[in-house]
Amino acid sequence: METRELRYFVAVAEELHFGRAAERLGIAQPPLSRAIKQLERRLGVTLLERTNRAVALTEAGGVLLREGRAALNAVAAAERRTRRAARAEPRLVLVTKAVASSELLSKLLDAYAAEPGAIAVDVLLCGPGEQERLLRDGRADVALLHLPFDSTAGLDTEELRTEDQVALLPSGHPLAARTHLRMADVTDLPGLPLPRWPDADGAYPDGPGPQVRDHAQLLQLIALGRAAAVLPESCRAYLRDGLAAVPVLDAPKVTTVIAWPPHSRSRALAALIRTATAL
Amino acid sequence: METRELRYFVAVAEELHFGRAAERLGIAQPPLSRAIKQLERRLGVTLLERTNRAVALTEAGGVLLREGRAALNAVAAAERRTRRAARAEPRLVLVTKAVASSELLSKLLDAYAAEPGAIAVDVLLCGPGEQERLLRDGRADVALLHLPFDSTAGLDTEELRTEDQVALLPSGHPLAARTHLRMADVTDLPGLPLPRWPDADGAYPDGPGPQVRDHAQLLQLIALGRAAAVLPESCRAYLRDGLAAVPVLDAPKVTTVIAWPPHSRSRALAALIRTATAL
DNA sequence: GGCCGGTGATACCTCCCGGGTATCGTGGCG
DNA sequence: CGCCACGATACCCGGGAGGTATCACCGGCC
Repeated sequence: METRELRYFVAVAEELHFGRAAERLGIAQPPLSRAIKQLERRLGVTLLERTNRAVALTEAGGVLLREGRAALNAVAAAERRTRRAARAEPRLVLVTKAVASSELLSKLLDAYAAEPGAIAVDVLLCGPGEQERLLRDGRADVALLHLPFDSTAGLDTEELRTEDQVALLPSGHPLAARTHLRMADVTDLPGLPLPRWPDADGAYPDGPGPQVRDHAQLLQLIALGRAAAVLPESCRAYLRDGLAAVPVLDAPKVTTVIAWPPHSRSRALAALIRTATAL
Repeated sequence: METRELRYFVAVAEELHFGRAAERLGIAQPPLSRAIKQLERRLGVTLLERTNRAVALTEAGGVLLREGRAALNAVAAAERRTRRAARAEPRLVLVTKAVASSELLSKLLDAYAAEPGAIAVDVLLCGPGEQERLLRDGRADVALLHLPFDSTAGLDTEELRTEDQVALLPSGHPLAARTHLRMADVTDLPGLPLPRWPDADGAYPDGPGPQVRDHAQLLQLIALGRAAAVLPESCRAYLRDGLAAVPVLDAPKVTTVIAWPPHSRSRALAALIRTATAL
C-alpha cells in the first residue's frame, strides 16, 4: 500500500464525497475513483458503500481510516524528524499546555542547559490534547503531560511529580475564604460555571461554562467573577489581584509526566529526560 | 514520501550495499540508486555517505532508518487490520510468550468466552521480545507482557498481577533443597549457566549459556542439568520430574500486563481488556 | 411523469516515471 | 599495473497516474 493511496482513501473517508475529496487533494475526480477502486481490489476488501447519492464507510473502511491516519502520521513524522536531524544545529522541541506549571518547566530548562552537550530547546505551547498529535507527527520531540487529563497512549513516559489541585475563585467569592473545599462545592456554583476547553478538532463541547482558549483568558474570566476552575496547585504561581486559590481535598491528584515517542531517544533527548527525572 | 521509497531506503540502510539491497528488493541496482538519490533530493538531506568502496549512514540517515521502519510497520499494520476487519467472522489474536503463565491465560480465555458477544480468540505463542513487533505490525491485537522484561513503549497497558520469581533447578542440585535463594546464588552456578534467548533479529548474544528457543527446550535443559533459570512463580505449573523451584528473594517482581496498540479498541478488544482487568 | 442536476463510473488519451540493460568511473588490492 | 567490485550514468520501454469528456443512475421538482 502506497502512502498516496492512503492519503486518497483518508480524504474520501473523511469527506464521504469523491468530488470534494478530489478537490482537497488537488486532483480530478475520475483518477480518485479509480485509485480507490484499485485499492479495494488490491486489498480484496470493500471499503466504501456507494449508492448513487451517498458514500458510506464499511466496517473495514472504518478500520483503514483509523489505522491509515496513524500510518500517515508515522510517515510524516519520519520525514520531519529526518529533515530536522539534518539541520546544522540540532534543536529539541518541547511542547506543553499553556496552562502548565511554568515553574517546573523553567527549572527543567535551566537544569538541562547546564548539562554538558545540551542543545537548544524550543518550547511550544499548545491547547490541551494537542500535544500527543504534535509528538506523533514529528513536530515535537518531547512533551510535558498531566495525568489523568492527557492520554499517554502510545508514548513512553517518566513521572516527574504529583500535586494536589486547588480551586481558583474570584477573591471576593464567599468560598474563597474557606480553608478547603470538596469537588461538590465547586462543580455547581451558581453563576460560576467551569469553563469549556476546545477538543481535538477545535470545537467546543456543549454546556454552560464560558469558552476559553488559553490560560490568560481563564484567569481573566475568573477574576471577573464569570467562572471558576480546578487546577494543579502549581497554578498558585499565577495568582494575582482578584484571584484566590483554595485546596480541593477530594480532587484527583495530578501527575506531571515527561513523554516522548517510543524508540526515538536521541542523545540529546535522553539527556533531557535524565535531567527531568533527576529534578 | 511514498512507502516504496521508504522500503528502498530501509533496505539500503540495512544492507549498506546497493547491490544486495536491490537483490533483496527484487529490482536492479541502477533504479535503486536513482530512487535513493531522488529521495535525498526531495528531502534536501544527505542520507548516505558513499565512498566508492563502502556506504555509511549519516546522522539523518540513521533517524530515517529508525522512523522509517516504524512508519512501514504502521502501514503494514493498517493493511493487515483492514483485511482482518473484512473477514466474515472477526477474531482476536492474542500473543504471549510461550513461557508465560498458562493459568492466567486460560482463566482469561474462559472468562472472556463467557461474556456476551465474545468472539473467537486465536492464541499466538512467540519468543521473548517478539510480541511488540507482532502488535505493531498488525499481526496481533493484544498481548500479555511481562515487566520489566518486555518493553511497553508505544502501547497501552493495564496491569493484571504481580508475582515473585523462582529459580528453576535440576531437582538433584544442592541448591534445590534450599528454602530460598538470592540472585547472587544463581547467576554464577558452576556448570549451570543461565540460557541465552535469541534477540529481535534471531541472533543469539554471546555468552556461556546454552541457546534456547522455547520453553520446552529450557525445561528439558534444566532437567538434564545443563542450565538453570529464574522465572515467574507461576512457572511452578510446569514443574515435573527432575525440576525444582526455589524462591529467589531479591529477584525483581514480575508484573503481567495486557497490552494493545493505542487507539485500536474495537468493541471485542475492549471487552477482552475489561474481562482481564476484572479477573 | 419527464426533465434537470448532482454524483460516481467509464472511456480514452498523454506523458511521466519506475524499471530494465549496457556501460562508465573510480578506488582498492593483488 | 591491471583487474575487479561497486556505485553512477545513459538510454530505452511500458505501465500507470492524471486529465478531459462523457455516461449511467437516481432523487427531486414543477
